Amino acid sequence: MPPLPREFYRRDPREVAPALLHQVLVAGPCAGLIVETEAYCGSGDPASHAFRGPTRRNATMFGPPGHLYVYFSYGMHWCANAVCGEEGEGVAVLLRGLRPLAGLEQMWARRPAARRERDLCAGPARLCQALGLDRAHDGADLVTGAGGVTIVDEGPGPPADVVCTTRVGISVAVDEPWRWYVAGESAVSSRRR
DNA sequence: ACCGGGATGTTCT
DNA sequence: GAACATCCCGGTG
Repeated sequence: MPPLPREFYRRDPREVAPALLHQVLVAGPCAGLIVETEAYCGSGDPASHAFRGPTRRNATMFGPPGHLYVYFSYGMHWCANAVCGEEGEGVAVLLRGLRPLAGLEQMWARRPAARRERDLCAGPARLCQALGLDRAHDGADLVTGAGGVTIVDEGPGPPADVVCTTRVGISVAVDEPWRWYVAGESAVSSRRR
């Protein structure tokens, strides 16, 4: 089970985000098929945490590509990104939705509020809850597996039908079409009509 | 199904 | 002191 190589991440997040669809995120016994992503484009993107430059919180974003940037949001949630581009750019892809593949029992135990299987990892904070990702995983190396999280090229191949649309939950740069998801997937966080 | 509000704490103005 | 890359629950139709 080969992890995606460093070079996979070393490019524009708007290329990486759709390319991550149907790759497999692995954390311990848990794994999920990536079905929804968003690109955050650093200093050129007012919606990005990196827009105003490096801080203690976003330090991982400005590090080398292929690492996991995990941040704390709304006082109670964790969200995870794959750092992209070149070191110092501050660009990343937010992981927004997974189709649960393995470790389902763990996921159910960590997400008692979920009602159906498709709710386990549908949403950026939900998937972190289900896989047990938090501050301890910030900076984890997705390529070497150091830190306990990887993304492996073990999915069913590129999705047949990918939708590109605007991002969710932001108040600036709302018109940029930098969100991608697999058409027909139920684990997409914000189903829109 | 759809909407509104509360929880909760870090970060930056 | 406000904003925030969210989620959950309880209301209503």
